[in-house]
Amino acid sequence: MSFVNLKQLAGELGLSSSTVSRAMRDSYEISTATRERVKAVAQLLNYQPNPFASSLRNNVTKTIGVILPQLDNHFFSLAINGIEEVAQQNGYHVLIYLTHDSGEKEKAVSKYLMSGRVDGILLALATGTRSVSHLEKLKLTGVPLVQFDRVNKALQTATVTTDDFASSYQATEHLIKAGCRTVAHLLISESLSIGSRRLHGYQAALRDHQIPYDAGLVLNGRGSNDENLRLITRLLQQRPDIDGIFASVERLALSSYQACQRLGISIPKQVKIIGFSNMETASLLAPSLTTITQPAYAIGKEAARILFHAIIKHKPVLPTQSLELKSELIARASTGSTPR
Amino acid sequence: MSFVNLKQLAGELGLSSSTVSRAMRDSYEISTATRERVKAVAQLLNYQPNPFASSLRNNVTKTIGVILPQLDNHFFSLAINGIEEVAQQNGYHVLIYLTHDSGEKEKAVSKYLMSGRVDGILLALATGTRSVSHLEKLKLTGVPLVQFDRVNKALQTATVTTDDFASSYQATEHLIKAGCRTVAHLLISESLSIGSRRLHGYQAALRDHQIPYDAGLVLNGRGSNDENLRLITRLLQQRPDIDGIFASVERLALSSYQACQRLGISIPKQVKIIGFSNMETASLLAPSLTTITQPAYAIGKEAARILFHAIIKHKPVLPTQSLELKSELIARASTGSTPR
DNA sequence: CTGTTAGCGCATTCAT
DNA sequence: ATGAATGCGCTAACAG
Repeated sequence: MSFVNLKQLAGELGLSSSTVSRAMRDSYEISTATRERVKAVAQLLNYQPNPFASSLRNNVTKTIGVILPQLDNHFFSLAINGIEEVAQQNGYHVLIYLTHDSGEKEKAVSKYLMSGRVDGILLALATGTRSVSHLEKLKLTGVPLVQFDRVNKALQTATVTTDDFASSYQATEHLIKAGCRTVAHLLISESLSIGSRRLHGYQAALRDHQIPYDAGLVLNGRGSNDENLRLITRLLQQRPDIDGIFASVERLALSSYQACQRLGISIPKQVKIIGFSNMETASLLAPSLTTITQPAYAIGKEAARILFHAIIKHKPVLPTQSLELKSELIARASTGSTPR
Repeated sequence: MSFVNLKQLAGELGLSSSTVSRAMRDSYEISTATRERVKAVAQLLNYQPNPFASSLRNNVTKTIGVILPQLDNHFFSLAINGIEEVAQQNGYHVLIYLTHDSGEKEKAVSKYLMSGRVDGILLALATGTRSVSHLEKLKLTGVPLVQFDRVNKALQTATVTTDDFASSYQATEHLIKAGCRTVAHLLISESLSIGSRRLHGYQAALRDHQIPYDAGLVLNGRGSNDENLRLITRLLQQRPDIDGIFASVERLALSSYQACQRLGISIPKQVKIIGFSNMETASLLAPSLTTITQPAYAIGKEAARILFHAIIKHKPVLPTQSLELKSELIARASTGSTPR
């Protein structure tokens, strides 16, 4: 792995390592002549400063950590795209950690990051997280922390989320205005911010349209895909009066689409489906499936921006910096992408 | 950011830092009593060794780098899932870099990684990459490098790919056996390994079935989605004899699906479409769209495994370790995923 | 403008 | 079984 180091480079140049170091960092106290000579030879020898030595010395890592539940989900993929872009603009590196929605893994990861490995952290909470004490601890170390999408307000950090309540209200209203009277809601874990906020939007829309809330129409889809599919199928069989479904997440929207197909229920004639989704394909399924597309890319970007602001200005991340971005009703491609 | 360091911990314990260091690393020359005492207090004070100091000292980073074109694509998201899992199993951290298919970005990234920042690299080539000299240089530094999916054989590293030729042959044959006589091929950049191999599979199937190859049926879809859609639409208008489409990538399959819908062409009655895709949704579009699903998750895992083997055993990565995994015809969910 | 020196935190000699 | 001393590669304080 023989890399050229500062000392060797200095030897080659007949200069001291400090001079070379300064020249490489464009210090004002180095003559233009030497600076250029140094840079030329550095280029030649392919000198790259050892990042760990710099980090150790400067207490700056030029790295951020991103903790997410998964990536096999279009929302988070797009968010990472945004995050990585902003990071690259700022000359930062991105460490990625997947929790697979396990609270335990999240705990383990926060421990890794308590070692000063990163200058800041972006976090989307795992579904399995009960207590946030590990994150409180992490915050105490002073590392700037920004939550996005799946957040916990108790943590007192900046958060970047979508307008869950408003868009859920809008989605439910959309179904009601389309003539639905019995709208089921496919809920994801209620302890998750997006879960409860979307449920509330649904409930509010019903109330405002004088439709009584029926808890029997709310299904908790926290299981596996197969399990969810079974539950939805059963619900549709037990309640043939259901004429609309509002799914709080992409997977549940697709599962309900599948359930209807299997039961021979015609979409959107007999049952109308609307759900959150961030796939480009979703538009292909329209009008069978109406979607609410979240600005995933923008969420990633904004979260990263808030984080870098804090890192660079050495200021804490305040809850008041939180942002709520608008989602878009009716399927539409989220961001330009090229084929694979 | 005050973290507890070794010295402070040692002070607290009334021991020297070397003893504490040894105790933390389970050295045999430390009494069980002290070791346990040290670990207890370390836990209490939440001591985490500074990773940069260790890296500097040991010349080991416990970090790998992953370079990919994009993430807004289901294939790479799933691959990362596999990579991250294997990395976590090995106690490694994962740095992620997106090239957005730009050769320039790829070059810049390989420069970052020439500083010894990582112990190994996983790479899927950017479409825009012409020369691979920057990667040759990278290899010369001695960092183990494994290519996956989009590879360049000239680089002489291990590669992990799918059976592009075989599955393309199979896909084309599938259409022919279904009665198609005029099969169009939507090609992605021919300079990409996956591009040329898939084209060859298509050509071979035609030849074996005595169907003359018609270059006018091959469309190069390297542009934006909108551009591709326009090109495909035009092709379908100019060649009403087309009764089958084989798309080499997901985006092109979807675009052709859209094009047919717009032109009022019935799928699969008038035109049958088959394409590579790694989305779970793809199954929803069946039977209109038949898909070839790549084992994305497995590819990520295997590539990571080969890399870690090299890292841990301090052995070079050899081209002979290359793997070719099988894809699956007809849509099927790729891996279990939970709702967002 | 350039060189000398010291120290970031850790792990490893080499002593005892 | 434990401690003292050294150096990984870099930068910044302090000379000159």
